[in-house]
Amino acid sequence: MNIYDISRRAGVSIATVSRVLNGSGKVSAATRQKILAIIEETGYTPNAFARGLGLNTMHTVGILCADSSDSFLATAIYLLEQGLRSHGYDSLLCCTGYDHQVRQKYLDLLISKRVDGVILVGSNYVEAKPELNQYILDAAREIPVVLVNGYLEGPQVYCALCDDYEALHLAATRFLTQGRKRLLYLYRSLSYSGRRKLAGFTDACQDLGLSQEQFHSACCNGSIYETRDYLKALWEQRTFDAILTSDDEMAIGALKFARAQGLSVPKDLSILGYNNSKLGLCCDPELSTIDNQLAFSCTSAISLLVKALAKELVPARTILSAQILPRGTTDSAFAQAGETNKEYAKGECMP
Amino acid sequence: MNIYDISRRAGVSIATVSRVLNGSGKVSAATRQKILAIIEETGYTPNAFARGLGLNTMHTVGILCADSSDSFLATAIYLLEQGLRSHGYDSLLCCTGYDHQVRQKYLDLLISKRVDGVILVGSNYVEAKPELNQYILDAAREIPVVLVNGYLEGPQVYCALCDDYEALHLAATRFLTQGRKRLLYLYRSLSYSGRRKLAGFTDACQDLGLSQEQFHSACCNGSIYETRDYLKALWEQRTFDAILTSDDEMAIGALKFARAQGLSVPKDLSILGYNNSKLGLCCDPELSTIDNQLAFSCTSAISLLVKALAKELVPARTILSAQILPRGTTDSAFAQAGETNKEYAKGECMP
DNA sequence: TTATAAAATGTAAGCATTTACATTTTCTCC
DNA sequence: GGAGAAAATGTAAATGCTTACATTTTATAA
Repeated sequence: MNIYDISRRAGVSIATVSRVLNGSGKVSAATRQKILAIIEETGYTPNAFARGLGLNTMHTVGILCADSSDSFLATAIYLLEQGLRSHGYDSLLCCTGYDHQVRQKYLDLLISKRVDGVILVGSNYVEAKPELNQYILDAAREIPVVLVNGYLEGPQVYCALCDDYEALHLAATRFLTQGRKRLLYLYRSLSYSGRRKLAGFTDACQDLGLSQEQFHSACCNGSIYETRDYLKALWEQRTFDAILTSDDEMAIGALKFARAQGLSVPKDLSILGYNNSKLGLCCDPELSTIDNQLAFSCTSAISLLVKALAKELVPARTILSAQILPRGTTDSAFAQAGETNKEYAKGECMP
Repeated sequence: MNIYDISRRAGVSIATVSRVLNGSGKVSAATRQKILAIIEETGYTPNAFARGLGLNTMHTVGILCADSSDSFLATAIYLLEQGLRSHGYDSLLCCTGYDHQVRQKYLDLLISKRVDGVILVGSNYVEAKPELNQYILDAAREIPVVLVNGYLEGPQVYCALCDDYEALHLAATRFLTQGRKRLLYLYRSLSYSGRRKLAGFTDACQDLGLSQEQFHSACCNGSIYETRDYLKALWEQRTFDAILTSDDEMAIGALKFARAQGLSVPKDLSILGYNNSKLGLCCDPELSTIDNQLAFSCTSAISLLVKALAKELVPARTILSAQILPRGTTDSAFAQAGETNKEYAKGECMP
């Protein structure tokens, strides 16, 4: 059943059927009704491949993420899928893991599938070494590329992210001004965003004149339990009264460590996560965290991409301010300490 | 840049280029090298739409789920995406929510996009009323449909699921034989799988001759906090010493209720979740749960679909046995009580 | 050598649309 | 009633591949 069958039954040409199908050009009401009725009756659906060939698009966007089962990324994917669909785009999902080769390969693969654009979700897509990001710039020569939680400059590269530096700086400062003496920052990797967070933390400590004894940062690349065990080992060398982490999962590991160690949270040990993922609501006490405005970032990302695809002029970046979200793993002094950021959007464009 | 350009540069016909591209037919080593070199040099990629048009496939599978941010579904999507990719299929993701109309609409939409097959993830896709499942059977007339955690019989409909009846029956029986007196089963909806779980629970209680006072089931369709509040209200009418739930999120709600109520878990109140999702590892004590073998179901689903697409004969269903996974929210008597199912696969086919 | 088979390559017909352009029909107004 | 414009419809080319079938080249063996 194709457009010729429909046109034959309706006694018109395929051009007329196509016009009805696409709502383009002029068609008399009578013919339109007739054709619509036949389409309805026969259950005809236009062939998407032929259409794609003619129009050079199937209204599909590629979404790349490391691991869609990660709570934070899963939420992002949901938001992106819903948003894109509301603009008429389907989402081709691609889980790349954290290996650089694989990411590159899958990005190429998506482009060869003729997606209209791609969204890379997660800070891991941008590496510290510029030459390792060339693959993104190469992709952006073909189609628009949007980074959610990543930062990279280049033609047809768009970014939607929150200011991680500011977030960690603010959080560390607040801990220190509210009486915590020995801070630990636990991170997973030194992607662009990872380095910004670390710098925010370090600068805050140094700005307040802390000695090297009073703050420490460490890379711990593992699960909840590995984080817990890592901390147990670390604790024998040096102790802390507040732990900041680069994601919620590590923070929950820290919480488990505190429990195992018999430390009271938040009294003996304050814990602050990052990402405001669902996991943080499951633990007890509930996890204080930094909300990096994922929903806003996703909305922005979609908005940037859709406009770019429509050849509209768009700003290259949306940069949002993170919000500290005090819950049960920080004490009330921390919660009440005041300078909340009044505005979400600090960057070049609002969603 | 298309296949004609390549053929011209190589001084051969497009058929030869196509043969090199597809590894089909006979091509001399020399010509192959030459063409490959030119493809490499020019960075040519075959147009996927044209290819799709000729072959009538783009090696894409649709994945439908209610909400990809749900921890359990997110894991399923990850497993499916990875598995499908290893078989050369891309995944078109579609989050339908729980509305029947929307599910139907999106399923049609995927089919009109000419996916090779679809996988429906989650028990919510199969309704209690048979006529409401017609949309799945209609879809299955076009392409193979695989249900993960759903059960439906029909041509070209395949299922990969665990025996929910058995799981709840086993769990309730174990609670009762290990000293719990008043059971509550909390569920979200009465999909096919929902009804099977409920029946397993009810039958177990009745098989052991419990009176109506000693067990109770209730539908509570909400988040962690809504579950907690629902239980608080229910508690004023009747109390329990064990709660079973139809997913982990509700169980965590129950845990929060216990905490708020000052009940000791598992001493005063045992809690058993369902799905073995990541959330259960975040809480304290860690959630005892029923592992419904998601990874196996996904592997099976992919295997069934891939074989069906290759026109191989495949069994209609894989049915697995769930495993009770005792952790911190059930007591040691429950954990040790014995009859573990020795075999995973009880059904018609192993993954 | 030369008939024969096998290998390599080429030709052209699909595949199902969209759309620029051409043609026909209808309408308007003098 | 007829010129001219506007509306409706049709024709055919273009999109970029795959592949059955035809043709040419090369290898094999008598």
